Amino acid sequence: MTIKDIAKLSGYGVGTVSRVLNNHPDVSERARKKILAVVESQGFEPNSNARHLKMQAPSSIAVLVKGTQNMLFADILERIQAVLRDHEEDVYVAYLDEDADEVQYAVQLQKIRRPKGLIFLGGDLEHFRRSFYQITVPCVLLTNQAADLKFSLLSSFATDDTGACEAVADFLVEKGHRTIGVLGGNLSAEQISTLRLNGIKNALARHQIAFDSEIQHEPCRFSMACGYQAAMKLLRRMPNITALFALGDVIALGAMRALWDLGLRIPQDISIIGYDDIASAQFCYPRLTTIRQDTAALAEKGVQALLRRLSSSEAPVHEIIPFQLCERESVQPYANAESIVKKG
Amino acid sequence: MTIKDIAKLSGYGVGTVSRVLNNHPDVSERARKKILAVVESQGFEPNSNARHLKMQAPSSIAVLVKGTQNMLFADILERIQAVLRDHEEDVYVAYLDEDADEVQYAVQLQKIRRPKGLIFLGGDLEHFRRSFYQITVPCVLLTNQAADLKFSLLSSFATDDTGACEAVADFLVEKGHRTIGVLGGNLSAEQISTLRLNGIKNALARHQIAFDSEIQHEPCRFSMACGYQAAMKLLRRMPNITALFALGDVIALGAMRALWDLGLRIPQDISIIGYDDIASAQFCYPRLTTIRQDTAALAEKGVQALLRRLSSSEAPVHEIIPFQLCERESVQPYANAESIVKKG
DNA sequence: CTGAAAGCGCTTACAG
DNA sequence: CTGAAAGCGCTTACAG
Repeated sequence: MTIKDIAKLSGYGVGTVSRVLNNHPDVSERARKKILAVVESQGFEPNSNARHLKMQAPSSIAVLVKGTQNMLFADILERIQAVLRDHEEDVYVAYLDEDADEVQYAVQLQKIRRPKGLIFLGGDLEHFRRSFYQITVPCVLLTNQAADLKFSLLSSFATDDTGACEAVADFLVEKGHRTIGVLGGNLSAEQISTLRLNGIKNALARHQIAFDSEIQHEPCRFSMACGYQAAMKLLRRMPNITALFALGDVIALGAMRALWDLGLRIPQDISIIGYDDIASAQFCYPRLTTIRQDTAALAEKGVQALLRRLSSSEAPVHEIIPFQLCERESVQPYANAESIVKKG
Repeated sequence: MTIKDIAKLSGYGVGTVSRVLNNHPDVSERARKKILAVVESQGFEPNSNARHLKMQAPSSIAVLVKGTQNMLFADILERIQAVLRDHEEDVYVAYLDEDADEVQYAVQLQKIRRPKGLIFLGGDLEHFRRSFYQITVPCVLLTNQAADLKFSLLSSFATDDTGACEAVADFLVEKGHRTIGVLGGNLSAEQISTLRLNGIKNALARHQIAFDSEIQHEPCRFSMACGYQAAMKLLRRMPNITALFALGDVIALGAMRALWDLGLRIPQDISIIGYDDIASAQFCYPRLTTIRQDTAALAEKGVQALLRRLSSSEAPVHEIIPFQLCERESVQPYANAESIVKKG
């Protein structure tokens, strides 16, 4: 069943059929009705290969997701798909390893699938710096701030990582914590780790609290298993920690398990705070205090920006999305003898 | 950059270039080398629209995933993608709502994207019964058993749901539990719920233990929030339950939270057992005893079957994948006065 | 408002 | 082993 068949069946030429199919204006109401009826009755769908070949117009929007098990990205992706579906855009999703070079992958993808735009869910700025110049279609990076890179084809939307981490540190200090351990972040998320760590350091410095990242920070990948091991390692090295800050909720979840196994009660013996606010954060025991990233805003603004960029080639936009500190049950005020003395 | 440019640059005709690109045999080594060199130097990738249009050969394999937040499916999908990538197959992934009609969707998808094969991650047999006859390419249904449907284009690989649930019931009975509550399953997963519930009923009947599904079973969707509410509801209705069986780990996780909130200790006051063995099962507190579905086998066998079916049109295959009961910390033996009396 | 025709970039018999 | 040519199913100026 091709457009030719429809033409024959409807008594019109292929040109007219094509015009009807593409909602072009210059068609008589009569022709439109007749042709649509035939199309309907035959259940005809135009061949997208032929269409795209002719139109030279690339078809879909590709989404590159870094990490299959990342619940935060799953949330965002869900929204992205919904919004894109509303706009009748075709979406192509590819999952990459947490450590993969997403930009290299995008360069390949661009040649093979010729998407008209790309959305990166997570990314390493180093990769962008190195290879993004090879990309020729509008892109949006979600979850990382790319303003500094100044690529004319790259917009970005990210949570205020530094601010959020300052808020966490302030919050913990306010609760009386002075010896804080940090879990997570690694080479594959260079920038995120750095921004978040900086936020912590800034706030702590402001409170004149020392923080030696060499010993108080244990990097790890974003998974429960890694969070578990990292927590074990960190606590062995520094048993006097009173509060843990995990740079991702999955890390926090793994760490909480480690704390249980060490016989530490949360939050009586040690407090813990996460980052992301994935679904589990509300159902684990105790409920996890965490930083909520606004996944809906990230997804929607990202898609809108890409769509706008696609129709009118305006300048790239970079936006910081506000975070929210969700106070739940995993943090408790702390006051030991020493700090009481100091206060007095 | 088209094949014509490559032809010009290499001094050969487009036919020869095409043959080289497609690894056809009848090309001189000289031509192959020369052309490949030019292709390489130009970073040329053939236009897939043109290629597919001409070849009339459908391009990709589509995977339809029911439920975005389903961790079990995320695991399986990850393997599917890996295997398909090894076979250099192009994958198209679409996420559907847990309650969506995946077969209707597939019928549309088939017209629009013309995939050469489909993999369903989860599905409702009712939908298949109703609309699968409209599907014209080989398909594999994962996680549900479709042998009874006898569609010549549909293979299926599923865990032995009934057997697994019998095993769970046996296990709980053996531990002394007599009053068991069941959580999960709904209309959108008609068959799975039925099979699993049957397994439970069979085993319980064998042990001569009454089970009134009207009051001992609370259906719910596969999410923590729903598991939480379902557990609350069930326990209000039947406070004397000594063991809960959740038909999905996410449901179990939500239910565990409900138990905590009700002041019930796990497993001292009440035991709980899950289904799937997602990552969280090993990190929650207490660690969740659960049925492990063999996601790797499901994914690999499914893909292999599809690939085989694509190259040689053999008969569909239906296979039951073995399960495994992972005993962890959430179940404890139970013995109340009554049951001790009875035994004596 | 409509039809005939060119052409998008490829693959593949068909000759040679 | 290689080239010239037809044709995959569509869209879009170009005439009318």
